Amino acid sequence: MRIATWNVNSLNARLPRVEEWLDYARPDVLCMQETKLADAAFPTMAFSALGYESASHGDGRWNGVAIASRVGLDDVTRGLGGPADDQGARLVAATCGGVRVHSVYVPNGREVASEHYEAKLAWYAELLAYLERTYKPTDNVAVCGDFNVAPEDRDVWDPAAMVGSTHVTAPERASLRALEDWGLVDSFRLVRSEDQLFTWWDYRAGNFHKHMGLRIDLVMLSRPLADHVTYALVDRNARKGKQPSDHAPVLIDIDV
DNA sequence: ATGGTTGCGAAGCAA
Repeated sequence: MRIATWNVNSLNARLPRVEEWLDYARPDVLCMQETKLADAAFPTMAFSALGYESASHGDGRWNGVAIASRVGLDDVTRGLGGPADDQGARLVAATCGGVRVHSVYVPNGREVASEHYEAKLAWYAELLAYLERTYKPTDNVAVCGDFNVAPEDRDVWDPAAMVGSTHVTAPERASLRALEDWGLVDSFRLVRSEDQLFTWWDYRAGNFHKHMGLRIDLVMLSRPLADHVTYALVDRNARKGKQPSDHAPVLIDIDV
């Protein structure tokens, strides 16, 4: 199975790029974030024309997540089922090719110690509780998306410049580690150990070309899936050219 | 350098 995740930063603005990317990367499953579309506006036909079923969870202007699959898409659920769902449409799940797939868009947090930062940590806590009550770590579970946390300093363009900023604080990294302690694996790192492999670059100031970015988009896999990862890639080409998202897609191959 | 850019929607907010 080839599974991918991509924060598209408006599916309406990005649909041509997404169609082009599906055409050549041919993932079995693509998780998208920041679709910024209500479910009624989701371009279902554009995906079906390429052979993909799709599921969307969005309420319009901000946030919004979706899954496209060409290996089946069943038993769609939306949200965490708790108070953190007040923070917007940030999770959609479906069963695709024998894997329980989740597309997640973790809150940004804005400023450390702000109410938004505290809400981000609460969202993580509810995600963990959701996993604990819904699955066993031995199930085929994939949680893919924009986690808005760089797991380690090697995932940051300049760790010294980022000290005290969101995305790298100890509580945020501990939230991610708690998911790992439950049983999810940052699959990219199973096959890519190099420093400075980023998935997001600020639009401003030419940060992409200056290699000033963060690795915050992850494919987290339960152990039964992680044990069969064969390949991983950040497709930087998708961050280039005309009207790119500020995120690049991450692609993982699993021999299942 | 408290800058810079993009998307949405039509001014300012979020990222």
